[in-house]
Amino acid sequence: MDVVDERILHHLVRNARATFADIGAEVNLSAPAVKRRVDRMIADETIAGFTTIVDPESLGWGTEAYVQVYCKGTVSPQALFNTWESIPEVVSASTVTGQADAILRVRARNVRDLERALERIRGDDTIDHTESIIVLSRLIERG
Amino acid sequence: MDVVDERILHHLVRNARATFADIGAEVNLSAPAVKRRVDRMIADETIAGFTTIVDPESLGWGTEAYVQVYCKGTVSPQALFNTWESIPEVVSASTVTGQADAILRVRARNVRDLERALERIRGDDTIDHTESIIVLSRLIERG
DNA sequence: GATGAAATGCAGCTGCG
DNA sequence: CGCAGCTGCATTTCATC
Repeated sequence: MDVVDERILHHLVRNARATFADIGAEVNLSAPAVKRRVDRMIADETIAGFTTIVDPESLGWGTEAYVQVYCKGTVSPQALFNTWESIPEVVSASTVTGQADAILRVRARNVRDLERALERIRGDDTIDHTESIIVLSRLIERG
Repeated sequence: MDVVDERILHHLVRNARATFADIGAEVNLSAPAVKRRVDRMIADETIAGFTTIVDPESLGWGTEAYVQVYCKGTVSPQALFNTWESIPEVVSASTVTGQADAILRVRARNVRDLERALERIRGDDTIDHTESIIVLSRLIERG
């Protein structure tokens, strides 16, 4: 990982379908050299993958919320993971400091769908209660 | 937007660098047909772009936090956007329902860096105070 | 309107220096 | 790492349904 790798990453983050030749032109390297560095970063798991940014509204997923989860007694992160990984509406989940034990980001088609997802999120009986914060408008969205 | 477009999107989300021929093989379409549909979805802004998933740890960005922002009186989302868009640590920002006015997701190199970012986030004088929730471990992270 | 087939140009990939 | 060559994809054009 040097400064050239970082510049290559920067270009790939802006456009994952950029050609190695184009990236090479911007970092003063040949296409094969860029490919070898990218391959190494994939092997390193510095690059976790290439994905497409889809507008959720266009697919009818217009409702988003942050859900703070409060548990009873001791919490096993693994148990929480097992409960939530199968719920497609759960976009991200993290254990956190503070009063809550975890924060989830949830994306649903509508408020009804969100409600159903919340019921599944509360499925584990170690969960005491949840607190939902619905997103009104996205101001910034990066990476 | 039909079911074929959705299947193409699904493959592009899994791998943004997949070839049109490969995608076509999975949805029973020729490479040009896939390309035309993808081009249309880009024009539609259904596809907002292609990006690379980088492991933040590998680049030394190991600290993450959710920041709830509480404002004084009336809030202008545009003013908040103007204040935060230039802060690279701010990964996402949304106005929300509930007691707080906005929630930000912040990624920093370390706790010192996070503190500096928080000072900049509180830069707008319409902001009353902030409440930070530091992420302990990421359990789930999807698209 | 959408598609598939063919042709061209360009990108990816590998071996060698 | 760059260069050269071969393979294979992207892209355009054209004809068809």
